[in-house]
Amino acid sequence: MQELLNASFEKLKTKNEQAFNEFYSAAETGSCKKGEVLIPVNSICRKLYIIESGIIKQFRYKEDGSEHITWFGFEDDLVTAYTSFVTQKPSLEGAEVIEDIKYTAISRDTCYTLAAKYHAMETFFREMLEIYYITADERLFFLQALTAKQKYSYIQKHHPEFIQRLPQKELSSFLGITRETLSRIRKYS
Amino acid sequence: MQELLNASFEKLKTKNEQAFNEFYSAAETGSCKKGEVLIPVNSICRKLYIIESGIIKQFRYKEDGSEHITWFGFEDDLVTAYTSFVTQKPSLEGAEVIEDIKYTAISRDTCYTLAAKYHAMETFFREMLEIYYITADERLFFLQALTAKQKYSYIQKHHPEFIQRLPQKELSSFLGITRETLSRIRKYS
DNA sequence: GGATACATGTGACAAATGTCAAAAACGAGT
DNA sequence: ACTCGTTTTTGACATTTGTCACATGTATCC
Repeated sequence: MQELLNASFEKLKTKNEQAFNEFYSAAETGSCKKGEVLIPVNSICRKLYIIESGIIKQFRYKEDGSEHITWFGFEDDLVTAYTSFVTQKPSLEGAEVIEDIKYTAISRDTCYTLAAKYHAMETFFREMLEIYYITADERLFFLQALTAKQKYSYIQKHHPEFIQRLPQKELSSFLGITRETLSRIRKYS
Repeated sequence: MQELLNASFEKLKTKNEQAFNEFYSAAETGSCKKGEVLIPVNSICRKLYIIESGIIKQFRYKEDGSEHITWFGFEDDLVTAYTSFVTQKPSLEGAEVIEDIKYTAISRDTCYTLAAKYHAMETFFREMLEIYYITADERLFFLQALTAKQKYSYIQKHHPEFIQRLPQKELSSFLGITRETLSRIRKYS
């Protein structure tokens, strides 16, 4: 995700430095330790996070109370509970730290205010959403069209960092399979 | 999807009627019969379609050559192979008519030109994408978190028109299950 | 550096869903 | 209203993946 997004950031800076500066001066930084909750489930999400270092997981609860992971955020990734961020309804999705993170955060208000004020900023957000959408679309394909083994191969090929840096417990939840199944797939590949 | 999108259209018209008019005067209309291909797989998608009447399916091919449906387009829905529309790479996704359609189409060039020219139009596209994203997000939840039966119940509740208006063959592909399984689920519910 | 908690691996078995083949039902076109 | 082609239903069986229980391995914190 990063490269495309960085390109959009660069473009914003070039097209309207004023907007870019306002965006960054409105940002605050922070950090969270492993296991801490960045975005609670059922809360209204009012921030957009840029992960500077570390890893977070985004997840939901199934009907039976178990969790399933929807995406991971690594360095330079943008993270928010987008649906809640947009609708301002309580989020079904939460975010929790897997590996200590440092982040930069910008409030939703600032985002929307700047988007209304600067055309270039609106363009930036549209491009950001395009990237978000493409990511979700890729994931849809991956979940719907592949078997457990194929999913693992797909991740090996397209997101090797997931395999290198994530605990199997989290990875299996993301793949939509059990830990045992993942363990068995790994044994033979 | 329609209601939210119509609200965005209204807003556009109010905020900048000139932009709204340019958008509509650049649009062309057309129609397609059942079985015809609106967006071929592997083509570069350069149009945004608004379905005026009828139904289309959007689909991909799995590795084994079978198809899986990613979404349906009904009256007032916007349809495009978004990933290809954005990246201008050949589309993995295609669109085919399930029930004769009438559509309005706008070229990608016009969309991006108007978005660059009018801030209000850029806002409209951002909002459109937000809706697209939320739809994809809902689908992700639905595919990852639910069993075959739960998926069917979910659709009964949230998209009853899918059950009323779509052949089971297409619906099962959308649900990510076989026709046989769908037929059995229906038998007991 | 040992105790304790947490993560991963393995086996036996169960459940859900898929596959294949055939029959029944439905529908469009004449 | 009949025919041909498509869609849906049904049954028997295969496969994939999940569940549960427990063993093994690894990390963390005093």
